[in-house]
Amino acid sequence: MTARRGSGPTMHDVGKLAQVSAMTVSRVLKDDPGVSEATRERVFAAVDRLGYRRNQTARSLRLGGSGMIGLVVTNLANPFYSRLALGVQEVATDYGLRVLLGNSGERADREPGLIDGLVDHQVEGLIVVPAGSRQQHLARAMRHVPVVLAARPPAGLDTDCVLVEDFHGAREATACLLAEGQTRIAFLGNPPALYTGAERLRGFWAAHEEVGVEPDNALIRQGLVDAATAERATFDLLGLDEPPTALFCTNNRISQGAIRALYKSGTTLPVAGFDDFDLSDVLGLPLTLVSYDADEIGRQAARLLIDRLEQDGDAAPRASRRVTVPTRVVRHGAPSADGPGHPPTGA
Amino acid sequence: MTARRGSGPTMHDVGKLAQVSAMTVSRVLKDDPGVSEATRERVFAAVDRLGYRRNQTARSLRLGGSGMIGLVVTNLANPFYSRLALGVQEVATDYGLRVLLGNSGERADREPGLIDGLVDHQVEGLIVVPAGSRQQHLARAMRHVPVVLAARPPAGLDTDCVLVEDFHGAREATACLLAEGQTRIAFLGNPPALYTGAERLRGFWAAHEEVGVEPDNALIRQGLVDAATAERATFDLLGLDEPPTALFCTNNRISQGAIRALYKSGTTLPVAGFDDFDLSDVLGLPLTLVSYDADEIGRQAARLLIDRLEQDGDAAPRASRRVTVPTRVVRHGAPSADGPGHPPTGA
DNA sequence: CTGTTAGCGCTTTCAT
DNA sequence: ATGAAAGCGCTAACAG
Repeated sequence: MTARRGSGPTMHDVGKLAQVSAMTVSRVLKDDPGVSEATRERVFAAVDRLGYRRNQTARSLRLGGSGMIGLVVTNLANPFYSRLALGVQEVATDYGLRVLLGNSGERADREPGLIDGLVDHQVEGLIVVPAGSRQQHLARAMRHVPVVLAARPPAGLDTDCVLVEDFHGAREATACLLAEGQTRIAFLGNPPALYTGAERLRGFWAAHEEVGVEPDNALIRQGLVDAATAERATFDLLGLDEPPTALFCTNNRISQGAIRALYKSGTTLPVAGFDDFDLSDVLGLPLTLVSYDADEIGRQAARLLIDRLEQDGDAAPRASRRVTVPTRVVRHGAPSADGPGHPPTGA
Repeated sequence: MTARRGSGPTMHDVGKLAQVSAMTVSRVLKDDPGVSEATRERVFAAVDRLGYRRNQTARSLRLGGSGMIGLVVTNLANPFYSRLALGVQEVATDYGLRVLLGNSGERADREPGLIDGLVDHQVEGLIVVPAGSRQQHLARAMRHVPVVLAARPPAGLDTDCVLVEDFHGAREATACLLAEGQTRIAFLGNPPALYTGAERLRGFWAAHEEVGVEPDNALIRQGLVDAATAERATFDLLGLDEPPTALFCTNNRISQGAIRALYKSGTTLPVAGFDDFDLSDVLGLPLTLVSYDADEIGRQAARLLIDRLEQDGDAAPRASRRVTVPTRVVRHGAPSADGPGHPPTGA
């Protein structure tokens, strides 16, 4: 609630200048065929002279659609979510929709207020990366507009969502380490209450079971929330009597913390992790990363949402859909292995 | 323009259920003191039962303020701009304003349409990272709402802006290299048409002049647009008969491309550059980075804008202001120099 | 304490 | 080819 502007010229003003009614101005601006050429020109001239712009708020009220969708992410500072936002933006733009942005800052308690606010602003739909496990407020929002979840699944809600192959990706990356003969792999994970944390641990575990290796519980650290906590946990692991011989990290920030710890302690260990990141290829570290297209999550989410908007009136509401974005394992070697070579050879 | 919803219950509906007029509902929702407790309760009950939410579009029309500001960045995929967006978001939220997001994708030709669209949506103000040097459309937008520029200055426009110390930062980082005795420093720059490109080159040059070293024009490469072009330019420089002995890069993506080229060619060279980035401290490269708080640019821009909104009605429009966000040089050594040591010692 | 009237800027419908 | 009236959902201003 801030200041208000004098708002500027209205259709009426334009009409007065062009010596027609507001209605005719409306017709001209809508490209209605039934307007004489002379009138058109006068109207356009007046529009130009006044710098007139159609008031979308008034149109929304009259037409019943705001032309906006809401996007709520947990942390715009994480490249993962800003890419996701970019993907949403891209598809939304293609459909003439604007994006009203919300950032929960991983604070689940702020999410309901944010979402209610977006609903109040008449967004036609919502794309949400839910910050917590309580999703009651999402059910509330769904009474008003379609909601699509991104990166994390619905909990007790029947709605569309877009996920990455958390389980599969974690299993595959872990399997790579195991295939190299690693048997003491530490697990550095985000809070298991988060779906991604749980799934990725499951994948880590499954890979072990498949080759008959028992994960050592002493090497499993969960609840890491950022690079700093991951760095400390890594130092802790390195100090054990029986330290790990490799690391698995469940997201980009954790990988970065672990890598920093290794660097500072002058240790080199194979590291596997979820999420690729800038310069992962030039660290000179044996790195196995689960990579995927974060933009694509946003694009798919936007498509699901727009699908819902377009089938809006239908009597039979379509069943909710779950789309999965594929992951792929990317490997970077230590410099000795496949390191610096000829320029054009680079991956 | 997509589907429209049936919109849901109105104040009238709520009133009917609570057996009062819409006006009374409005009063209750506004916390107007003059309403009996009994009525309040009935209204709240009805609101709850219907899942009623106040239609902000209608309010905006009536009250004359949309409660939204527009933000247009050039590339949300660049952490720099997503942090900027985060800063804007933060301050906007504090003032009860929502952020309507636009991404020009560095395509200057898309910017006018984006901005007109935001103006149509009745944003109360705009924060723009201008993509090109033509800013006519910004002047147009300024007829409707206050505009604050971020990261790049106005060109022939009288408006507030927030900049980083481009010149100063570049000069200081370059001076660091020169102080180490480097005399053949290559310059890897973005297009000089961009303000930041020009300013940073100016700083680079000034630092040379100050110590009486003549920059070698053969080592100056401009017009680099991403990591890939920077990588190629770096290979090119390394292949010269008289190659550079150090590199200066004008932004994060260029630094990354240069670093990739060095890595692939197995060369180690001191690198200086604008913008800090993740893991810059663990590359084991002598790195001199101009670091600054990208969030702060967004926050300051939002504050300038909100200031304008609040002094809105004033007869005497305040003079336009230019805020500068400070930079600071961060240095990382090669591992041999100050590298891996004890954990708690890390910067 | 509560209701009625009017109108924010626009567009749909019906006249002319 | 153009205009007048009505109303989208809400609230300020005025009754009562």
